[in-house]
Amino acid sequence: MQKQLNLRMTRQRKVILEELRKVETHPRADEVYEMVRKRLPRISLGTVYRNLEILSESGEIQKLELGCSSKRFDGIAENHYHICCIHCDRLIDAPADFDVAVNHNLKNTIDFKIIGPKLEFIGICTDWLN
Amino acid sequence: MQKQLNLRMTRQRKVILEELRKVETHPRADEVYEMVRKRLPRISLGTVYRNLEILSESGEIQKLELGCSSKRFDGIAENHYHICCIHCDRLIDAPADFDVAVNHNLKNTIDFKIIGPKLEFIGICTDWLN
DNA sequence: CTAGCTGCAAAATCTTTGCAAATGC
DNA sequence: GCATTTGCAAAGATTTTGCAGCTAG
Repeated sequence: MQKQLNLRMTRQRKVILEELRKVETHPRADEVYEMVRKRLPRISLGTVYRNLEILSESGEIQKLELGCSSKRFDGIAENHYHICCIHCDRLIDAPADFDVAVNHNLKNTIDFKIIGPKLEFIGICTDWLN
Repeated sequence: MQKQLNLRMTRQRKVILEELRKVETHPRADEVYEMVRKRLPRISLGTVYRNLEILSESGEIQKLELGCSSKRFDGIAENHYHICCIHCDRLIDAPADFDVAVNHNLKNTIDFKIIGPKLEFIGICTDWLN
């Protein structure tokens, strides 16, 4: 994982960013590759991986490492909650009014400096409810 | 992923379960393999993978699919919180008094039946604080 | 006895990396 | 101009699977 000093906005990086921000599906790296390939047929999967890594390190996008499924990417860098369907593995953004209060009673019984909770909601989407 | 009708307690399965319950480190599949191999040198990694899958499906153990690191396994099947160090990737059980209140205001604005929150704490362990 | 399980090895997936050529700034 | 980035291809890492023989119940 190389340290990025000067981010150069290459065509590939720009298209990856644009395509990712177009969708709300939180695609995996290989899905981003397929999306981008329609506009840049000669792009390589390696380039997609490298750029997704670099873009999330630089805070442009979010790398979602939730348990529900394999690694996914979100064009929205701001922190927000996600809901994952246990059946179809679809991951959606929780609406803004979906509020959560987490109160963890921090006792000093453990050798950890707690930074914060990492929260994801598990659910079943309507496709599977009927 | 085959459906398990009659679980047979083989030597391999028994040792995997015993070794997993001996430790609190939440080992990955390959680490379980190394642990078990000391007692059953001829066991194969495939068997370890298959058994960890089967044991977690049958509720004997817990498969931890937390974002912090790759897939890990917990000999304690009961639900409890975990804390993950962002630096060393160590995963520890949260103490019992580590209480959490999650109140999600369930509005019917989304097409999901919410089963529950999935929560993990992110922190820095003391090894990295000094 | 026999369905379920094992070891082995090969395959499948997913991600990273080395390198020479290309390119953004 | 030149450091960064790219495409390609190969390697690495992780997990799954087919199969013939073995074994718990």
